[in-house]
Amino acid sequence: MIGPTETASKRELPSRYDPGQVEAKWVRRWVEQPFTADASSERPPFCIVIPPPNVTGNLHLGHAFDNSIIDTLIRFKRMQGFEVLFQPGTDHAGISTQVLVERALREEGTSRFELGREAFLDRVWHWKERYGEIILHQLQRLGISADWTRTRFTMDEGLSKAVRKQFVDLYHQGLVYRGERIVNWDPASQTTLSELEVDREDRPGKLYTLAYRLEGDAGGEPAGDIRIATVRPETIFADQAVAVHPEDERYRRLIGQRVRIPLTERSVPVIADEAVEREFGTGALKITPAHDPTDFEIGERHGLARPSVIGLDARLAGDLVPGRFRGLDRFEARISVVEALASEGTLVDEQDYTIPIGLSERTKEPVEPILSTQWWFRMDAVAPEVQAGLRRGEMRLHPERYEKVNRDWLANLRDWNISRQLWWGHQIPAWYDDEGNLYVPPADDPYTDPQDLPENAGKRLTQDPDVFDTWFSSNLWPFSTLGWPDENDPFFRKFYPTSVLVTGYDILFFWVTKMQLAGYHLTAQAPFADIMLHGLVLDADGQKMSKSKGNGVDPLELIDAQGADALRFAMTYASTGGQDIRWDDRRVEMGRNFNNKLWNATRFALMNLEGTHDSGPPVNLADRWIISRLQRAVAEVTRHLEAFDLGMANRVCYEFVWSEFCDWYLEAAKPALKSGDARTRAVLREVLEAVLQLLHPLVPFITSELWETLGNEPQIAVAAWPEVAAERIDEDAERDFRLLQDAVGAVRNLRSEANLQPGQLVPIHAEGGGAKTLSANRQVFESLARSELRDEPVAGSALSQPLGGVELRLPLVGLIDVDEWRARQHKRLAELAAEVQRSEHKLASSGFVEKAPESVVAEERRRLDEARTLMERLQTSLDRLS
RNA sequence: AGGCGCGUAGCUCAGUGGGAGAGCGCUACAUUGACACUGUAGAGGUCGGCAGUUCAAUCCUGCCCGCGCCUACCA
Repeated sequence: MIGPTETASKRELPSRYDPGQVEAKWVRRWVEQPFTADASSERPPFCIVIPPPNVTGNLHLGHAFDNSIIDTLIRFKRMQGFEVLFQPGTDHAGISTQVLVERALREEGTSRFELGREAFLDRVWHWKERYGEIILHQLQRLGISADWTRTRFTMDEGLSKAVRKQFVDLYHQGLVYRGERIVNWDPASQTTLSELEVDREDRPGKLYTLAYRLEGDAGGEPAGDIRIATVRPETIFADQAVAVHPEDERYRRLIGQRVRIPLTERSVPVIADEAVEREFGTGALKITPAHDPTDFEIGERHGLARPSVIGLDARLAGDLVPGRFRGLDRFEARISVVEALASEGTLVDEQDYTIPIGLSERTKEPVEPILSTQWWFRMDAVAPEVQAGLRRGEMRLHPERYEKVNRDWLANLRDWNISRQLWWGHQIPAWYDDEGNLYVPPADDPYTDPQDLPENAGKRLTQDPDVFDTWFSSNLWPFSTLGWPDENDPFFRKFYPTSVLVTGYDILFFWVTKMQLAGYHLTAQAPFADIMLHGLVLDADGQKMSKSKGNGVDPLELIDAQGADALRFAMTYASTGGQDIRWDDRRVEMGRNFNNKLWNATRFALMNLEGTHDSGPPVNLADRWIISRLQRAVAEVTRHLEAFDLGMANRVCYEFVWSEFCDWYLEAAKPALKSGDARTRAVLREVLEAVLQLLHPLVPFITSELWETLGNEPQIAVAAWPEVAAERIDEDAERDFRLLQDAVGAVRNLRSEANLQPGQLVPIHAEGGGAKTLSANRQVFESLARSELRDEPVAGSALSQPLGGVELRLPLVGLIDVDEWRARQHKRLAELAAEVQRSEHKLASSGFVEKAPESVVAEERRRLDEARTLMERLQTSLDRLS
């Protein structure tokens, strides 16, 4: 596609990098010819599965963060020669998606119930097709090099089989079961929620003290009352007991007696249970097993009945509720009941109190604890496998501190409610006959419906209408996407266990741990070797970004304005130690400016790469220096990427490209390039190409474009990662170039102080050991310092500026404000004097000399020496002037 | 209530047991044959506070102060 003539025309680059067209071109190419993984390859595998975005919506900065990091690692490993699979896909996101589609239906004036299950699911599938496409397209604009031919969705046929296999296996192992428990009920979406889907929030409320009258002896004398504290007086109708602590002297004599529930004729026993906190409230607790998890447990211990008085619609219901309250919403009921208690005289106290309340993560509706029969996953039985794996070091967390969080969570597992009263999701493969008997497919034939088994012929079975919690399918993602349960799938064999999992620390519990449990239990392996947890993207005020707050930044707007590379650069720059990112546009600008710098450096190089390229060994100082510095940069960037420290890799690249390559090397190479030095051209090309390679994982678009513009094929994404050649590290060149930099810096400094015109040349004579280095690189020095290097001392009274390895003499008297210069030298003298004093003091203390490492002591001596010498020379130079 | 993280230049943040760094902003100068999304020179910090360990602490330990997050069945 790129012929010689076209290449030539491409060399007319505009002076400002415009990412728009360039990125569009490469997005298209990478979608049309994706980076496909080859399961039969001999190369070592490297695989990362995408944290599947929900099909509910748009790319947000969290996705951009995730995917920038993942794709950087992926591209790095691909260049290193691994067989790489970046596995893409999306998540059906059960409740989130259903809530959105239901909202759309409501706006149309209809509902899922009017549509019916089948038509509703049709609607959701359409939604999925549409938004799933959108989010994939948005990810493509980020430039991620996923294998789009393998895109998966959690409700694909294969992945659904995996879910079914999981359920059937766990069922027959006794690890999933049906049971009646207190669950978190979301009255708005009419489904249960797991603990993790409930947000805790403090709301102002009241703590009421109620008097429960003791029933007298048969004799009939009123026997007083017992006072209980509650925030939910509307639930008293479901009370089954009053509990006190067994050692609470105040109540000990009451244990076993009965008390009457206010507003009713019912009486319940006073029981003793250690779960009661003596210090809280009155120390006596009403027990409502059907409406509170703690009460449920206490009720279980004491064999209490557990009637409900709140229905699925969150209204009071049931025979136990006095008629006048029946049908009231739970919050209205609270008001009415309190009024009634007050007029009855059993409300004895009422205090302001902050109530911790549970809100549905999705609908923001207060969750109602209700008693319900649900499917449960006994994770505690599986957790030890994961814990053992962690102990054996089979999964390493980055940052390490999360390992403890991971372990602690595994040690305190409660059974996971995996059934949801939704329609969108994997319908639970369990059936019931008319008597309510349960049918689950057999372990050796999980995919056949029980109805189709000969032994069930003639029975009428109906499938459980509920679906699984979304996380009961995404927990299989690292292997269900690779073909599991078919363990002979070539991709499963080649790429499982996956290499790294990259995700935000906020879903460690939601997702990462669930994958660990499923991975160890179902595949007997860790699903990934490294777990990289990154921080959250916060807004400029440090608040978490969220749709409801409207404080989100749209990544696509940033990409349109500054380019995906600029955004990716900002993301990897901010990827340090799992810290949160407070959003700051300046980071994207930094990336944009950097890309422009790279663009222009290449533009400059293109002007100098005509003709032949002699690849003999570099001879001039700048060439040797940049080659040497390149080796160090490559080594460091490689090391940081391998340690998942993208922030450091980014900084090393930035520093090398901008400060060393552009600011010093390109400037220093100009004289040689001007004179047509073929070897310098070769070095320029070599270093530039290595720079593009180093940068490619960070900024894939611009590096792909420039690589091609330089006439290279195939694309840089499949080029080899640069190698470090230790023999090309040139200490001499680094030392000499350092001296040259110092000398240039000193001259520039003086020029600036003297307010010289930029074009004005300054005659300079150099003395001391470093003088040879300067004269050997006369052209470079003169061009960088805008000066003329004289072999003989400059005439007249000259300023003398001593440096570390060289002393510069220049006739600036008359041009410079000598007093100011002198003042500056005095300031410098003072600093040096302080340094000398510090060093002397240090070296005089016996502890330091004896205990500090030899190298540190030697370095201190060298410093002292240097400072003293410089002081002397400065003094001489000052004396000479006066 | 426990656990974790953070506190470094005006702002946003890196970083390290052995004389503190970046980007932006600021000051001055500059359009010398890549780049004003630029270049050159510069100003700017008792590294939250107090103690301790150490020859040496911004870094390790303890306490304290501020901010944030995560866990927890005190009704």
